[in-house]
Amino acid sequence: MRSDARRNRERVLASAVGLILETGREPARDAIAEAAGVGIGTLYRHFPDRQSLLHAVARHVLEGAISAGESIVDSDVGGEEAVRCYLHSAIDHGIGVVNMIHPLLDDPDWPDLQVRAEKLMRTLLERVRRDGQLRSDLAAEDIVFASVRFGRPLAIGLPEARDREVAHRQLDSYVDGLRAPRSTAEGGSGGG
Amino acid sequence: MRSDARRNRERVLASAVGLILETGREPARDAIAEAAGVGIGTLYRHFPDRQSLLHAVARHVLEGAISAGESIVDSDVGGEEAVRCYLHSAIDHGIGVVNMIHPLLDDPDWPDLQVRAEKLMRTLLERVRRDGQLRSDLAAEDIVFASVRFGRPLAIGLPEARDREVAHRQLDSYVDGLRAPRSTAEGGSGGG
Amino acid sequence: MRSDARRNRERVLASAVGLILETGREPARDAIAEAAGVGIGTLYRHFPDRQSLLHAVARHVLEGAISAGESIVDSDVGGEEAVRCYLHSAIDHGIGVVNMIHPLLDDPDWPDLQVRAEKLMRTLLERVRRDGQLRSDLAAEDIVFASVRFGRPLAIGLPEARDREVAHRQLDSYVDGLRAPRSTAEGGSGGG
Amino acid sequence: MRSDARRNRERVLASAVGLILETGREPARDAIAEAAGVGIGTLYRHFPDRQSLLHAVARHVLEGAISAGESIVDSDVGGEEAVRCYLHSAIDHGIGVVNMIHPLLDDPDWPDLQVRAEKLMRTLLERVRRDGQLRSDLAAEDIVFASVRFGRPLAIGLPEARDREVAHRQLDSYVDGLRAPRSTAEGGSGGG
DNA sequence: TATGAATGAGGGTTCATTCAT
DNA sequence: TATGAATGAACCCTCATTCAT
Repeated sequence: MRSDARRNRERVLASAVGLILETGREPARDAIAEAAGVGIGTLYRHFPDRQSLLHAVARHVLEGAISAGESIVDSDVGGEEAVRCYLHSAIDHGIGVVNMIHPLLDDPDWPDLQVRAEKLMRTLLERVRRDGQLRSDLAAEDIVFASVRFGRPLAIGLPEARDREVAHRQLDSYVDGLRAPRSTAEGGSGGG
Repeated sequence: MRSDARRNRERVLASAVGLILETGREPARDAIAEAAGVGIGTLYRHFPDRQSLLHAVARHVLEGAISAGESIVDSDVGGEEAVRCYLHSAIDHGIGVVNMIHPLLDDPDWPDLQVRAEKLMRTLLERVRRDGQLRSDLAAEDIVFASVRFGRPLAIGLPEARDREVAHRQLDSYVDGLRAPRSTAEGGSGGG
Repeated sequence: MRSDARRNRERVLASAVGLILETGREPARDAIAEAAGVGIGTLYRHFPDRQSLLHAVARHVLEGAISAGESIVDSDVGGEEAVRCYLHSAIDHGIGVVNMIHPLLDDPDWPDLQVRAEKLMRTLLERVRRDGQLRSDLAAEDIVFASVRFGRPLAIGLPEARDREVAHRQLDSYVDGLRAPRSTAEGGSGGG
Repeated sequence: MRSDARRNRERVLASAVGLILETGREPARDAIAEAAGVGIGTLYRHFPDRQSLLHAVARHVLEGAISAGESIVDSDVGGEEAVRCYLHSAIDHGIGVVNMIHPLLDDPDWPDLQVRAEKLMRTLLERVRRDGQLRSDLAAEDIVFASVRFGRPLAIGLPEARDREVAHRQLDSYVDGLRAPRSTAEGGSGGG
């Protein structure tokens, strides 16, 4: 029954991510279990308390996003494109859920992912500096915080597809705005 | 006793906005009442059901944001600056709360504010087109959705001041990215 | 509504004691609330968590038993009769419930009752020694542990009235056995 | 594989008795299985429903207690000593568990043990009457109910060894109290 | 046969809302 | 009108029992 258990675990995680992103809220346990097609007891066997489910959900999406990011940097695209692709990919992997999980991951306890994430960010920033397309003062948090900002549903009643479209469009403008500033002759920085 | 009632109403609204932005969630009714220093019964006297409190909260922040926007366009600044200032101002007025209110304001029922909001957006877009600094295809939703996107706390455990700082910084990049595209000689748009 | 609240509190306590003694178990919260004729929410308003209800129940019966004991010693009966009456009275006051409450009163937090209980025991033991009817080495725990031992229903299916009768009968034999030993000429084997 | 099965059955029974006496409660099935070192499925194979496990546990301790009692009467000690020894022995055999099993053994279904128990009680009472040390109106229930009363842990947080010591001490006083009453000249009022 | 995963009924607790004072 | 007690639906979680391996 190991394989069944594995499949159930996967289904619960997928359902949890889906429901969080659909509803913009942390869903009721019963709803997750029902969406996964398992009993509530099964959910609790795999994730014995609130924290462990939320941790697993967060790991799940982070792992997906980081893996995608690693592929992107492996393909040796330019700095701007790498950052842009990573962010689009991360929100498609559901990275916005980490923004909707309370209390937030107090005890992350995932040194492996942290190491991979830090390496990924370092690589992205090196690429950015090498290629000179984006601001040279770009920092890791400009990427990380953007992923959680744009990955989260607006929750103002847009249908999911529309919400996703808006997110990607806004994200593109954001990344456009990270470009190295034009010479002043070309026109003004604006600023806050 | 009318003035007492008015004050209680104001306090409840202010507490609701404050708690929503502090916690990143729709707070419990008791918590709102307690933060306002009134009894739960008083809260329900002023806002007899869920919708009416949420509506009032939304009106409260929208009114502030729109009024501020009207002042901005009155001062006849350039299109880019007007959009940028409006957005910074809107998030400071707490416009992000409309993103955290569930279910979203199904029945807006505020024709006055809609009229003012539409007029404000029209004016901003005209200004943008007149001045030519931002994309000419800029639409009202590029502004409206940005205000709710950036107005909402990230809810990843940042202290409130830090969260606000991040929001303004991200917003600036977003507005930078709304500028009219450079000539291709200067280097590509990227795209998503 | 203070008086209503008070009455509800009393009713919940009485129902809890009654159900514990009837069923020999810690009853479900709904059952207590229903027996008290209040909603489950009311029960939780008065006793916000498991401990606080159990504490209150224990206090309730201890207070009754101690008060009765104080009256008994005030009436200046002989040592043996005082001990015997106290024990019969304590089990009628439901002192057996303290034996059925888990986890037991980890944090008693009732210095007032402890002081009264200790004084009562001291008085009883002085009376016993003064009158010479019971063993001179009688200790407080011989009384205290007896009250909880005999106060608890046997839980072997006896009807409540029968159970109570058995308890009183067994208790009488126990107290008889606490008498000062007969001279060896008269017999008596002692030890187990 | 028969011997394995037998050993598992024994282990489950022993664990059940041990846990009941340690905790003063009917333990969770998983806890019994774990303490026995078997899977929950194995427990249910041997004891397919609640009743059958509880029956088996009860039989287990009753059989031990009755056998011990039979040895005691075989050794032809006096009536008082026989009763006293039987009771001490019964509580050491764990007879108190029958007091903690709910719902109590509605359908005893153990005619063999009943026959042996009745014969044992008859013999004890005959011995008592023959020797004249204990009350001549002593009844079987004075013995049976005492065994379950004193065999049960007090459950007020005493360590197990201490609890057992208290039980034996209280039992001794109880048996002392079953002695034939003194002549009135010597004192003693009896009744409560 | 032994195992442990799956199930879901039921008990525990919270909280939005109503209502008596 | 202000208050906070009362209510019960809904959510959280445990655990007795079943079932697939």
